[in-house]
Amino acid sequence: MADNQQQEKKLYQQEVNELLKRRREELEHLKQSGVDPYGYEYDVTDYSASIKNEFEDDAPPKRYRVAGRVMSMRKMGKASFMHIQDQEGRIQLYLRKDALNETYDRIKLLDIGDIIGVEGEVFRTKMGEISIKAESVEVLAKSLRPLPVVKERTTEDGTVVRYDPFSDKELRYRQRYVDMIVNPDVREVFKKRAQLIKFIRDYLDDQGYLEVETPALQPVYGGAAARPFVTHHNALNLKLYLRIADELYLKRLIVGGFDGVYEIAKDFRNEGMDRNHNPEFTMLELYVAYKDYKWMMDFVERMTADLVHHIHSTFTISIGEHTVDFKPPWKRLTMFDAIQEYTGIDISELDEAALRKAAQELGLELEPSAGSGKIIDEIFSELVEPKLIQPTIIMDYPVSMSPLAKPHRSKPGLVERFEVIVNGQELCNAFSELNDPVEQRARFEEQMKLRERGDDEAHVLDEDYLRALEYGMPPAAGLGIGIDRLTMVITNQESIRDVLLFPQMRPEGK
RNA sequence: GAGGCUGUAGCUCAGCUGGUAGAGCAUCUGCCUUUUAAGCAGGUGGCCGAUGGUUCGAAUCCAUCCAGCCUCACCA
Repeated sequence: MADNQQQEKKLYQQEVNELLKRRREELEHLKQSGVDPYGYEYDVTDYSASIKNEFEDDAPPKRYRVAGRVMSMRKMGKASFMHIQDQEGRIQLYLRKDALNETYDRIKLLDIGDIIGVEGEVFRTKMGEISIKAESVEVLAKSLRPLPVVKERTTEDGTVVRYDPFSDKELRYRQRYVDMIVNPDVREVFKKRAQLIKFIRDYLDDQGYLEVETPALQPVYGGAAARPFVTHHNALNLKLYLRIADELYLKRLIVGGFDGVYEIAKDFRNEGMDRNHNPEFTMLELYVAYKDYKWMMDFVERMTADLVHHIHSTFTISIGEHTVDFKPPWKRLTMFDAIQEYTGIDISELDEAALRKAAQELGLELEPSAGSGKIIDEIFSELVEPKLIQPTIIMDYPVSMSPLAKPHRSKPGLVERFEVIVNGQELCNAFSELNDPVEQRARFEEQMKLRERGDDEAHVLDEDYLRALEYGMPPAAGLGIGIDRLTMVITNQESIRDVLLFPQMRPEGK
């Protein structure tokens, strides 16, 4: 009921708004003058930037057919200029009454935001701008809503100044389509994101790894410490969870005989949202049989460096205020050595009580329930991680933080796990996979105890996964890379929302 | 979850210690056949996020709510 009232109110306001009303009237005028304001097709043969690139002042003028959105208009009586925007950028149109005749009168009914198709010869204006002299103009889509008008001026040194940019973040995310029209840089980020994913896919395919798809709806969720989304399947009358990770399914495939598998897929975690977290996000996971985490370090270092070079043609890129060099080899430190280097304290021989004391002396506040693994993690992420700007491999983590990783072959209490830290943030997580089913069961049971004590992010015991391990899984190295965060690093964006086309928002309800 | 900031015309923003709203761009009407943040002249346009309260009087003060941003906490 209240919704209906709001709807009516909204419709009423819409009708009252003179800008919307006027455009609807123009739409009618167009129809009455015999023009279909929503065309069926247009044979686009040329694009703005290409036309400008191949223009030669002395050559005979060439004809082009372009289509795009009207972004600016300067009407001057019997002649007009406008810019249209296509996928490559903008190009100026020159429209004359004597060339277009009655079509020219219909230009009065065009607005910024309309999509048109234009054919004509290219020339350079007195002011020096390469432009198309329109010989025909077709309306392909009439725009009924006023677009934010962003005027641009190119200064003498070639920089583009933009006036009144469409900058309200909320509106930009909610109406990404408008954002993309008006802020062309946005499209560049998503092109780079696509290039990045394609590069990784090609890279892994070339190494002979198989891309697979595993269930997003899972009766038992696992592979990470997180709370899941819950849903229900009617036909099976079954509670299902949206996956929080692919890990346990991909390792079943290693058991099944694929020696290298990967998946690029959405994971879902029912947790808070901030500049680094969206409830759904894209994860790459890769598992390679007969390899260990040392091998994986070399692999991820090479792949990431090649990726950066592929996108930027250099290993050195700007991230925020920093310049980051991805050229291998990267610095490698054990977690204990990293803590010693950045805090001056050697924690390798400390027991839980001593660790707690050390952490408190470093100014950290700890939950009384925190065990030694948690304390170490706390020291690291508070005091070390933010200082690691250049790509750094941190290895050998406490076992309690990593229930799916294999025990370290020579350091008791640790596992063979590493993370890559860039710009103070985790970029990937990898380890030698635990393939001992007896120990895996014990680790799961530890997690279940945590769960009973109220840790609702502890791992859930997966009986079928244990059964798979009991058949025997070869030693394997596994890797997880958050594609969104990788994109943030590569495109120099500070919020995950800027690398997601449609980030999660609360409903508008206006 | 805690604190801070923000919400005024389609867009970007002004509105001091309360007296029922203003600019630029967009839009409308004229004039203008190489303009470019086109120009000149004149207009239209607002339930000041929502709901209550204080007051003779609220965009302005107070409370609650909604939405967004930032910081912290939680979290990979």
